[in-house]
Amino acid sequence: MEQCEGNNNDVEKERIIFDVHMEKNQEVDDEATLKRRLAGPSVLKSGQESVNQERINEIIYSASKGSKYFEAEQKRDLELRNRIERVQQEVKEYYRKLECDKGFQREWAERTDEIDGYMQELRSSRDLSQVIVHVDCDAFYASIEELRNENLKNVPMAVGKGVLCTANYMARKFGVRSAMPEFIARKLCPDLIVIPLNIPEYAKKSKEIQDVLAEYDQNLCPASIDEVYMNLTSYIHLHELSNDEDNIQKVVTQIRNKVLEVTGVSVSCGIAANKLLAKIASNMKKPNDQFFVSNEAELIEKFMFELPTRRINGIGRVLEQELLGLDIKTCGDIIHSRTLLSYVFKEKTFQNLIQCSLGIGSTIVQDFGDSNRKSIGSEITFSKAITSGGLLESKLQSLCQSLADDLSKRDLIANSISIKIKTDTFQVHTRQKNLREYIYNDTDLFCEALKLLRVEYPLRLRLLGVRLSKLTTKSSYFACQLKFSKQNSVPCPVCHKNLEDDLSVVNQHIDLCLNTETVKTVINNEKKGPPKRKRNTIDVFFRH
DNA sequence: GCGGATCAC
DNA sequence: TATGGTGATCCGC
Repeated sequence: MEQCEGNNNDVEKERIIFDVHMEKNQEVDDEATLKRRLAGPSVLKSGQESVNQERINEIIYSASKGSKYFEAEQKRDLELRNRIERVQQEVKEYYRKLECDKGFQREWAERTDEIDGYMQELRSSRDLSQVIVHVDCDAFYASIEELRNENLKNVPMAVGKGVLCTANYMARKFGVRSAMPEFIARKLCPDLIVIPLNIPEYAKKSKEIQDVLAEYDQNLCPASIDEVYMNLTSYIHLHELSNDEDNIQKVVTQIRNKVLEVTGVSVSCGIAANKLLAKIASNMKKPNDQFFVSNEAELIEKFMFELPTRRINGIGRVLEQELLGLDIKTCGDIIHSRTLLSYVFKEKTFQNLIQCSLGIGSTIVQDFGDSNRKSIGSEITFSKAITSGGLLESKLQSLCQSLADDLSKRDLIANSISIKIKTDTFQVHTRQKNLREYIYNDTDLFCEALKLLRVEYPLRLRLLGVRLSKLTTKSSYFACQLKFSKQNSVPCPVCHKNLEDDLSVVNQHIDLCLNTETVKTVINNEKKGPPKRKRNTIDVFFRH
C-alpha cells in the first residue's frame, strides 16, 4: 500500500508536469510547425551551426507560400497536429484514471514491472565485444565535384537538378541543404553554383573508398553510396593491438587519413560497440573527424540519456513531433515515460524506442548485397502535369523499358507489380497487384502497369512510377533446372516434357512454362536466401 | 494482401 | 514559375 501511495504522488507530479507542458504548447504559433516542416528534414545536419535558422525558415516559408506544394504540406502538418492532439487527450485520460481508478493503477504498475523486466533482458543481451565503425563521407557528391574542379572549393556550391542532393560547407552557411529545391537555395544564396549530378563518378569514387576500407575489414558493409559500416575487431586482434580507446582512435585516424590521401575525400567516423551507436557517433563531429563511444554499458546509457530523440536512425520529423507532444525530447525522457509510451505506441515502435534509448543495436556487419532486395522500381516527375492519355501511357512505357533493363541486368523476375502516382496536388497513391505469372520483359510490365493505371483515369499527374516486388532470380531457376537434368535430356520441371540438354532451348521452354504454380513453388524453395536478421525482440509483451 | 505514411540517403 | 528518386518498413483495414 505504501508503495502504491508513492506511485500516486509520482503520478500526480507527472500529471502536473504534463499539464504545464500542454499549456505551453497552446501558446505555440500555429505556423511554427509548418515552418519547421517546410525547412526540410535535414535541418540538424552539420555545417548549420552558425546559420540563423529562424531567418532561413522565414525565407523558405515565404518563398513556398501559395504553391500547391505548400498547400499539401500545410494539410499534412494540420493532420499531424490533430493526431498529436488526440494522443494528448488520450494521455490526459490515462492520468485521470491513474488518480481514481484502482484497477488501472494496478494494471499500470504491472505494465511498468513488465517493461523493466524487458529492459533487464535487453541489457543482459548486450554484446559489447565488437569494435564497429561507421564511416560517413563529408558532403560526398559536393566533395567529388570539388575534386573534379578545384575552383568549386572556394565558392558556395550544391549538386543536384531541380532539387539539391547535397551542398558544400560554404553553401551550408547560407542555409542551403540537401532536399532543398534549387529556386529556394538561390533565394538564400544568389551566388550558389549548382552542378548537375554525375552518378557514375560518385559510384566510382565510392568503390575507391571501399577498396581502401577493405584493407581493414574484408566484410565491410556499405549502407549507401557514401556510408560504410565496418568491424575492426579482427583487425585489432590480428595486429595484436590493445583494445583501449587510444589505440582504436589511432587506427581510425589512420583509416581516415588513408582514405583522404588515396581518394581525396574526407570522412567522418563513429566508433562504438554496435551499429546504432556508431551511426550516431559519426554525426557527432562532422566534418573530417571522429567520435568514440565507450563500450561500457553504464557510459553508453549515460551517453544516450541526453541525446535528442531525432538523432536516432529511424526517428524522423513526425515521430519527433509526436514525442515532443508528450514532452519527450531525449532518449532519457523515453525511458522515463516508458509506461505511458507502451500505451501510446504499437509494440514494434515501442520496443524499438526502448532498445534505441538503451543504446542497444545490431553488431552484425555483413553485406547481403543484392540478395536481400525486396523491390525494384522506376519513377519520374514531369516538368508539367500530364493528363490521362497517350502521352502519359508512353511515359509509362519508357518507365517499363528502363525497369526491364534493370531487371535483366540483375537477373531478376517479379511476381507483383505496383504503380505510383502523384497528382498535381501532391497527393500520392499506389496501386498494387499480385500476378499469376512471373514477368520481366518490357511488354509484359507495360501491359500489367497499364491495366492498373487506366482504372484510375481521369488523372492529372506530376509523377508516375512502376515498382516490382516478390522478386526472384532467373538463375535460381537455372539451379532448379540443373537439379532435374540428366545425361542428354532435361525434363521441364513444369510440364515434365523431356527437352534437349541445351541451355537456350531449355531456357526458352521454361520461360514459356514459367507461369505455373509448380515452378513458383520450386523457385521459392530455392530462393529463401540468408535468414532474415531479427531485432532483439522479447515477447513478454502484449501477449493479448 | 493492399494502400497510406514514414524514414533514410 | 518552381519541391527528387529508390528502397524499406510499419500500421490499419
